Amino acid sequence: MDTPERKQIATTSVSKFEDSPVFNYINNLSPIQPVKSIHTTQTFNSLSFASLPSVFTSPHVSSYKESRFLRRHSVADLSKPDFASENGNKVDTNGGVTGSVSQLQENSSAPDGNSDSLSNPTKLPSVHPLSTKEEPQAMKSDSARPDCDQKLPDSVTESGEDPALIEPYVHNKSGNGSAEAEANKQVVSLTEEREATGYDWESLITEGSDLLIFSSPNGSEAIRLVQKPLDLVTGFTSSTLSQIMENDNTNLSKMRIADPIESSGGQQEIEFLSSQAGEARELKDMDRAIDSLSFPNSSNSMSREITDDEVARYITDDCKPVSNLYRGMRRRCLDFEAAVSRRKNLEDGSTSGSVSTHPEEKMPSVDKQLVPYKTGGVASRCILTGIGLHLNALATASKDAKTLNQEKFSSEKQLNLPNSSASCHSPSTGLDPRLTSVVTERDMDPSENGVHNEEDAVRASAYVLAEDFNQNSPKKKRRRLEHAGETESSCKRCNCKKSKCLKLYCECFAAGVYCIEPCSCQDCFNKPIHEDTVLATRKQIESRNPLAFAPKVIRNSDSLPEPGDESNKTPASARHKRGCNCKKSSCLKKYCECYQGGVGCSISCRCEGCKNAFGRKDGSSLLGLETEQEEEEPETNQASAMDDKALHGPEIPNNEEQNPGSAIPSTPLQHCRQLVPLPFSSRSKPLRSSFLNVGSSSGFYTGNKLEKPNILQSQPDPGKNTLPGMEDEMPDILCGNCSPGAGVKTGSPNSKRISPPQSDFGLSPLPRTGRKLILQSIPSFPSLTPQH
DNA sequence: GAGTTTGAAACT
DNA sequence: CAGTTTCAAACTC
Repeated sequence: MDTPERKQIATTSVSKFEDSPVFNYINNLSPIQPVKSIHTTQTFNSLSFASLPSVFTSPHVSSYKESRFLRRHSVADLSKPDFASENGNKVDTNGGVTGSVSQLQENSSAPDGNSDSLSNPTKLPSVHPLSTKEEPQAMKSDSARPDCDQKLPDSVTESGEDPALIEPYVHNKSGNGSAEAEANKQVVSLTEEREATGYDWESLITEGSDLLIFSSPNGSEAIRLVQKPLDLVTGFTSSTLSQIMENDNTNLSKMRIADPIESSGGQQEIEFLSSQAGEARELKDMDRAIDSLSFPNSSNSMSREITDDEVARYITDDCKPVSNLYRGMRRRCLDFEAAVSRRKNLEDGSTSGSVSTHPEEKMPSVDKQLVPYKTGGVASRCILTGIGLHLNALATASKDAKTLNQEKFSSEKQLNLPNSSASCHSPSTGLDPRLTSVVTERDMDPSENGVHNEEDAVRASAYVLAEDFNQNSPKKKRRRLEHAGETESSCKRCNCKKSKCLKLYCECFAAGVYCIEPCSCQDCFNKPIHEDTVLATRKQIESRNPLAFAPKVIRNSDSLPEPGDESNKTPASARHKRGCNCKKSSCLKKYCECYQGGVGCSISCRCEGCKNAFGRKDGSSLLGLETEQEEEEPETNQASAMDDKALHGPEIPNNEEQNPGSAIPSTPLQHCRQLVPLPFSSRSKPLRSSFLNVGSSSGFYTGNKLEKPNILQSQPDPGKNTLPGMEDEMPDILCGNCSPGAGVKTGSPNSKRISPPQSDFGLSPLPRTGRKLILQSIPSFPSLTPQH
């Protein structure tokens, strides 16, 4: 019935919800709608405001503003009544879903073949007592999710891991494989165009918001929202956020999807969307998982107004299996950051008297400087915090539409598959939304004192969950990581045996992330459970070497020229922070950190017989300004003897440049690094808050200053010196935003040179900003791109 | 998968 | 600061 109309509407008025078509659409949906639209709008506003107070009460507010999606989204919502109606609908659905949480859990437990996931959770308790204690149920729910995803045919799930496989699968799946494939292509092209054009997130968001309206199938549900408590509001935001994110990624897809749910082809379309919005979905899932963990009971409060159909819809839309690995990665990264930031705050106590008691309160300061990881809830954390490389990757994603798209596709495809299959039946998905909302509130509301503990618990649980998910198929995970080498977030896995993962020997630790299941480490202390130990050790190491956790490779992204920026003067260069000391590898193997990081050797390097394909320390580095040139013929300029090597070099570098992440075949780190673009403009100001947030991921590292004169001579200690307080509290993070950039910028790049250019261009060109220095996190993990 | 090589990190 | 040892990744077989 509605389908045809809906479609028309969607297609015609996709861009603007304000258009009458939207209203028509709503009206079509349900007779109640007219009332709804009104109510909803108002309600929404009222609700939003109501919720806001809590949020804003805390200093977080600022952070929120900075925060990306959520904040913006919320704003958009407020401004747009139609939007609200839809949101309301979603919220309701969420609530309905939550209502059926128990069922979902059971379903999840169902043996669709994910018995492993279930078993893992059980295992977790022993491993992570905290998480288990706090919210065993929640964990179950989380675990259930994966199951839900897994419900899809085994082949599908597996394919999900491998993007390449996934795509085909998706196509096959959809009745109109070719049609969808085309649609995907279009979407991709669009996204790329956007990035190329310098699409702003905001614009994307707005578009997304528009789309959102269409996407929501049931206008009737909106009314329910009004009735629902404030909690829902928060949920709404989260849900909306997720939607927005999705929308951003897939405007076109949404157009199609607009009606999909009920239309016969709805599922296929849905899948398509999900694939595109994979990233957003993952975030959502994370949030949900967290919510479920932290507030399993919250669902009870929800009134079950949503019908089964609604739930089913919700599931189809939202329940997108996220690659477990991906999830885990983010979480661990985020968690780690959060912990660090938290810890720093506590330690620094000076900022706020009772840090430990009210961690969140302190957060604001941190958030402001860093990224508001907490503000946005888990999902937001992931993105904003960006702490880990992974996060950076996300940020990068925004910048690099291509990478993002790829990641999204891969990730989403995985997710979608499950959904597409009837498997989504499991209500488990339903739970998430609401939970998410709850979480959001929690995060948003700083007033809550107990938050810290809860957060910790959540973190632990999340960590556990991530591990659990990962455990499902370690092999698969590895595969993903490998394949995905692209996804930086894919985080690293270590194999430490004696360091307990508390030394820089440990890649995970060095990267600022907790070890996760895929790690083969022994006696590992780099886990949320041992947060204190980790932080203490970290601090100790930092005291020894402030730059210890700073990105080893510092990049200056040429790709984005800022008008008027000094960047023009400064050569784009990326180089290893400390330089390498290779003697036998000729800087042609991954033993060489410079090579591993995809950067050329610089003056700071003490290597012997340098043949670094990315740039030799001899002279190639000088060429650095023009990375491209160097890349093309780094060695040509230099000694002829090197030519042979150079030949090899060029090839590699080129690859990297083109696909930074891929450039270095085996190392995922590059991806991460690439992804990690920090927003430091020459002036050290982040182009956009969003970027900053993202950049924060590197935050850990970013905080550090560039020691090496070669690269950044400029300003010695910009970060720490300038902002001691900041440093203390959030040296890493803060520095990330401020110091690094400043340092880099300030440091007259010109003065020092940098060697070879890196492939940064291709890697992460920030669309808008001119040149940006990007700190590459060492970690090779796959990042956003993901990969997974 | 086991063993070797390598160079960073840690230690003295 | 230099030299040595330890460590884990990278690499090879």
